[in-house]
Amino acid sequence: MEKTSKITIKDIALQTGLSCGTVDRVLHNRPGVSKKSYAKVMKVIKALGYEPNIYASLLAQRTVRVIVILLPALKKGEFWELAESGINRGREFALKLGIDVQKVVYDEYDIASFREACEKVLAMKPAGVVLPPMFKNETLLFVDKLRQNNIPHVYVDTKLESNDYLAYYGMPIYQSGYLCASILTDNKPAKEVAIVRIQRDKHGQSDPTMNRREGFIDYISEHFPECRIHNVFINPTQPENIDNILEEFFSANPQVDLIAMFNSRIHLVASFLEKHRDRNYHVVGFDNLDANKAALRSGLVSALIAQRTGDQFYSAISAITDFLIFGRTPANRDNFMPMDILTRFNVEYY
Amino acid sequence: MEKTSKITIKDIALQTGLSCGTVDRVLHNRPGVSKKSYAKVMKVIKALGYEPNIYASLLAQRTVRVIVILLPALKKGEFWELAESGINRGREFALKLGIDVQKVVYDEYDIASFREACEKVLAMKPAGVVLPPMFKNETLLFVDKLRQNNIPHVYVDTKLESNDYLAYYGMPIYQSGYLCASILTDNKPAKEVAIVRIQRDKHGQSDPTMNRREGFIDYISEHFPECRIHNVFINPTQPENIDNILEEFFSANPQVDLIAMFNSRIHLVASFLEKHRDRNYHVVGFDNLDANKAALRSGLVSALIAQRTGDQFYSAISAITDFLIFGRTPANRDNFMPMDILTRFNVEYY
DNA sequence: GTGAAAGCGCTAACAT
DNA sequence: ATGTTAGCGCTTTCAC
Repeated sequence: MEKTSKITIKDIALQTGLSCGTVDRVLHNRPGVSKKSYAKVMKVIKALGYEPNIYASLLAQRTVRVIVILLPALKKGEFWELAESGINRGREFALKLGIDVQKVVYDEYDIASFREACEKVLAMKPAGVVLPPMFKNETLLFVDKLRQNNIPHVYVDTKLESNDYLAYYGMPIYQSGYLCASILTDNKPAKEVAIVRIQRDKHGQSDPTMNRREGFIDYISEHFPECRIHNVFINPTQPENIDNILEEFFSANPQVDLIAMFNSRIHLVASFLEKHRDRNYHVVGFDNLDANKAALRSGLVSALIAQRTGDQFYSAISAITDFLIFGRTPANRDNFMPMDILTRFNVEYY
Repeated sequence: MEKTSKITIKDIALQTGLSCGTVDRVLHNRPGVSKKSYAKVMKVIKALGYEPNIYASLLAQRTVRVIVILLPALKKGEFWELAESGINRGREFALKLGIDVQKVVYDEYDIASFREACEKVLAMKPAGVVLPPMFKNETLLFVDKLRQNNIPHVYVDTKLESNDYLAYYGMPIYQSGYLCASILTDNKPAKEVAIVRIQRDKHGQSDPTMNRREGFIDYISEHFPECRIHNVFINPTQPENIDNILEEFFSANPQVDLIAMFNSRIHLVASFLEKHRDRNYHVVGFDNLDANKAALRSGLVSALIAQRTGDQFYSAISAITDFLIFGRTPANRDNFMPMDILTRFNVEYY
């Protein structure tokens, strides 16, 4: 409980024979300072090891800034809902530091709605933006505008190589597929594997599952070159057909006992699995959606690989507030979150 | 970048007809306020949705408080070293809020050194204390003194049922043993298992491995009632003997192919395993020490269960700063951290 | 270009 | 028990 005794602007003003106002101008690179004064102030700042007091600064400024989270609409039970907790935690944290956090959402299947959302964000003149880059080209255009306005942005989930982002928080996608394969095969001879995939037309959307699939296939061909990999396509918009498709495929291929899925919808195969518990399928999926966890608990799914989606957003928000308030860029630009392996036995504590 | 228009203490003073000083007193539960005034102020605070401005508060206080972390000396390559990163992150965070974080260490095998450390901590008049309760009775005495001085404390790693702690951050110990068994047996018939244990005399130390062992044994007897569990004792202070002891045991029990260890020292059996790669032991241990991760990478150990030790400390520090600055008690008193399953394939991203 | 001074919202010491 | 007031260190007019 000791008093602090730090160097202040006043000290610098006295030492340089200038006034607080001028020192402040120098500190913030504001115009209207002679070269002479500028140099003098800088010298004394260095000499005295002056550190500005952010509290005093923030108090005097009394402006409220906003960080925008630009992401697909959060639908109940679907992937992006996992972001919510992290966003809320981030908002709570940021609010205490005088920064607001607001969501702007769009339809992840509708590029026009994305463009609209981008406009909306720019109009808000945010102090920073957090976003998963869903539409690659559109996103590049958008972040370029952000750059022009000196608005930092942080990627979550996936990243683009735009080279002007403040930070990235996500899972190592390729490796996650590799890990998935290792868990699925359990390092024991694998003969035939089915990858269940989603049928959807993509309009230039970045597809994280592609990299993941690569990692998966690489593991399999490295470890079980003779293993055959099947692809089964289902359509989530026609749930009533899923079981039929699966029935058909698996009765035609009774040797297949390993199943993997690279998006967050492994729960879609749960009802099929339920009907064929006797076949002892070994199943691995991704992401801790409630429906997926239920399938895990009931033993239909062996393992889930989760990626702390909430934490990604929370970290992203923290990174921006840190940058805005303390002027600190994150220690690492690319931050790979852990891949969490969930089984029946640790899922309750996740 | 809009101006803030928030409710201030002054507003409350006006509304209540009292002065800023009194409002401040109420806000901080300082003595010298009549019940009437107190109630009036509280009512208006609620009504107006007043939120204190931490910047103004911190600026005006200009005192530096300290949170003490009381823990065993961090030895290179040993368990407590894992706490370091979290402590450092916590310190960095807390410093920005004007709170310092300092470590006080003791010898975890020497109760006298613990007592000494406790005295030292009390002499520092800390604003809060974070500690793993290594010596049960001594710790209870210590936290009682803290309570008398209104110093909040947070448990990490293990907790005591002292009922006066602010929060606890740790792993669910029993479940971790259960999980360990499930990974080790991989749900396949288990015949004989060896638990490698550490020989040391305990002076009333709380033993987290005991609960963990219980969970392990419960899983085994639930799933493989006929499975035999062996105990092998090694002594880390005599590393030269470890290999001999293991050689002796495993040649006498050649049927044993599953090995588990409940403390952080699975790396001690690595050299033995290296010599007998042909026997394909299936080995599961705890904690992500560098030496353990090396054993994992080289395939000697199949899996490690890790507990985010750093995060436990970081969370603990955050909880205390939150309490001190924002007056907020944590949402949950007992916080169980995830149990992370590490394999060769996800360890690089941990 | 530069200085003076009035706050920002809160705390704490001193009055009453 | 309550009010008054002088700061905390910085920003931001406004004047010169």
